[in-house]
Amino acid sequence: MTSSQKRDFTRGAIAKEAGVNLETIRFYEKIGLMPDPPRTAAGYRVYNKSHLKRLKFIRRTRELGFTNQEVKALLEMVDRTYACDDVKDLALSSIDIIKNKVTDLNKMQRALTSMAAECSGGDTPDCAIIDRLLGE
Amino acid sequence: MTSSQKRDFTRGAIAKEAGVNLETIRFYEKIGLMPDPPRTAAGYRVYNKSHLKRLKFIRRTRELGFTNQEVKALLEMVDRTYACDDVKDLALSSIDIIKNKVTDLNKMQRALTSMAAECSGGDTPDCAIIDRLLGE
DNA sequence: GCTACACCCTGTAACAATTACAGGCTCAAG
DNA sequence: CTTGAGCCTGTAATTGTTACAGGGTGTAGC
Repeated sequence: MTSSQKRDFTRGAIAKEAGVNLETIRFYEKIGLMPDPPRTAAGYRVYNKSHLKRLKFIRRTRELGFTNQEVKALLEMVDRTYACDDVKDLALSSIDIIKNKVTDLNKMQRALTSMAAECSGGDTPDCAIIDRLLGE
Repeated sequence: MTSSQKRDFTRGAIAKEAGVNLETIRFYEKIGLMPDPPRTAAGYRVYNKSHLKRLKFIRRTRELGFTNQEVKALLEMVDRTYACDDVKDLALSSIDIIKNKVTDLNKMQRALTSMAAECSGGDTPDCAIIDRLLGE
């Protein structure tokens, strides 16, 4: 029961756990999305659970269509690089972007649901699909 | 009142209208996301409203974090390249991906909303932000 | 101690997606 | 009939990610 029960990760382990490619981590380190982690005497990177959370956040945020610059801005908010007023501005404008994304995703989901239903009989669907996928 | 009231676009016009870069259209043509459009005698590309819808769809779907390959698959569904069973499979698996994206976006929105609220007084927020942005 | 194998290190190249640029043609306005 | 904006092409540069080559490390089994 050592007090330093930090549950550390190697680069390979954290990559697997977070669901990102091994090399991507090194790239994120280079562009400043991930911090330079501590190293072992031999030079091996050592990560902890907080690194893991950050990495998962980056991966999922990227999958939502945010650019690395946008992810960086969000993380700087987390890292308290910004003044509070700037945090508020970024938060509010991000919310607008998010709402639009959710709207589009809901449209797609409805369209895909009805398409799947129409296909259920093995029948050929005949609908104006693009209109329904994201609407007019 | 000509019957060929098609409201055509040049490449520059459709790019502006769809909100994509001028050059991106040529790239989408090359990789097969956009069709080779008809040309004028001088070789100028001529687009119509249906091209515009397709281009907007691509842009918005990309912004939702789908790759070009995924967009292509969705468009092939639209273009009826697939058999009905395959359409159904792709539709259903896409729905799963969409649901996850919406879940994550909702988490982000809630977190950002409370952050903005906490910042309202010009006060410094002190919260475990990353946990709240996408949750555990 | 050695040997083997998996995993880490670095730098660099390749790939995907997008954008920029150079050199030339076209179209319309004046 | 010239001048500028906008189109054409091919190619290079950017960004984001992944792959690879050449070498060091760590440990399990002999």
